Amino acid sequence: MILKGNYIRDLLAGEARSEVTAHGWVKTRRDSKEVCFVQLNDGSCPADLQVVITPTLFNSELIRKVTTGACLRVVGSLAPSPAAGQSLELQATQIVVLGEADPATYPLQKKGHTMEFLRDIGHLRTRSNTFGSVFRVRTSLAQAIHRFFHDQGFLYVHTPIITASDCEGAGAMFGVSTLDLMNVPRVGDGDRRGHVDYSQDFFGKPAYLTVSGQLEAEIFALAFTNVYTFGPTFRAENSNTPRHLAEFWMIEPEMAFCDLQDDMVFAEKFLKSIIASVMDECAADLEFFNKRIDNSVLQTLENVVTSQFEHITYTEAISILTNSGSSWEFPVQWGSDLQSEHERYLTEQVFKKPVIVVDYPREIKAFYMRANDDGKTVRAMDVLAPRIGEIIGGSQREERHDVLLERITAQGLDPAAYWWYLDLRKYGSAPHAGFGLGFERLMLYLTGMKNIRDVIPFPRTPGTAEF
RNA sequence: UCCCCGCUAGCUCAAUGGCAGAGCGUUCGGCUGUUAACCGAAAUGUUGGUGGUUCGAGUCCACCGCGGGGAGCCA
Repeated sequence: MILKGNYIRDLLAGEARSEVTAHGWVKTRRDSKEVCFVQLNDGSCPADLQVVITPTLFNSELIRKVTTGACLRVVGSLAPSPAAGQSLELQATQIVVLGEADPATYPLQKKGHTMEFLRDIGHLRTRSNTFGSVFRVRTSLAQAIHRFFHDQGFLYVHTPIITASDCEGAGAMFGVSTLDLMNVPRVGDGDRRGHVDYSQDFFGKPAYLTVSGQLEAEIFALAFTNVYTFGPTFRAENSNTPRHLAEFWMIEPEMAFCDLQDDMVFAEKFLKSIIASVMDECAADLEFFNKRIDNSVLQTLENVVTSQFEHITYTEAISILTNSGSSWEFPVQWGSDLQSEHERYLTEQVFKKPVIVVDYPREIKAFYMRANDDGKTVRAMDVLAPRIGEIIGGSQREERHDVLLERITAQGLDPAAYWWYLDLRKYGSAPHAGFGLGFERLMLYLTGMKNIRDVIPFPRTPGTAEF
């Protein structure tokens, strides 16, 4: 196997020396009269290792098999390269073709492909430059997130993926069942045959894939003070947009002794820290995105790290939009949620940086958000980013038992279903707050990629679960 | 789910209702320490599917499928 020190990344960063071994897949090959040049990539960095082969030193049948897409092991000496483009190159003395790739049918060519085509070959797109960079950034970002929370003393809580509480209220859920779909047991029989008899199902009641770990994270926050979850979440919405997935990863910190102000400040600090971390660790990959995908990415990230996020209240946002002189497809009025066009106007036209909007009308937000004293708004905040819209949604949670109970009832929900959530307010309640961050949305922001299906290894969307 | 656009060679795209085309890739040849190399030649098609209109359909119509953009739902 390859260990640290032997990746192509390490070879290229090191010194010239004899007897090195490199493994990887052939990106391209250029033939010259006396030598042929092979670009070898092992996924460790955007750069390829240039392998120089003198064909006369090798069996011609072997050389014929060194084609785009083939997998090689090459032994040789790592030497200064006489030509521009790379400082070191591998002069091959030994070549093993570990896996051939028939060039007549291998779908990846040197020149660019569309993201749509690459998505159709999800098992091979990982070998393209773009997806190499995407997934290196993804792992770096995930690590930066864990590191940030760990450094802040947060407990990493693994909230359940299967949940039997359908009270999360964040959208349509995927059912989880072991019942025979061809012969579903029902309550009663004959003419009285009623609803599905879930008492016979695996968990003895309806179960679902989670849409959020927040409520469970609150349990932990009210014992460990600061906690976070980072895991897959699921939405069975029929959403067909470049910003939605049926399976996506979400980061949800939950902090006790924290109000909305603390929550906002922390969210901003968090975003800046992890972005700076990726900029440091994946500089070459971000250069690639800036050059090939979106030439404003580096500028935007620099801007986010160094600027202060704008803070406005929902009421102020409405006022800005009303007085903008723009005509809106969706009318702007106090009490309606901000539409995509409104969010984009605020982030892209007015402030040209991330904007945090707070104190939304109670009616358009979830029951668990803490009521403000004005009786009209709740302590909610959304972090809006240019180009991709809402990237973080958070709030201070309602910690007062009587107020929460009233809100649950007012929204037509069954308090019995929330018994343990209410219990947390009954025994040692504490002010607390948190937020949710869509991991793939953040990936879009960092990479400049346009479609969320291209920043997750294996996208799940309505009608599609190949690979 | 709604609105709009698209589907032609492996890929990206041309083709007035009238002979199916180009570039890239591939193969072959040439040139060259090359850098998403260069020059020449060749091969490559059930025009997404099913119907329909027409003397004639890649082109027009209907339905279906898939993809893209926008919207809604949201992260």
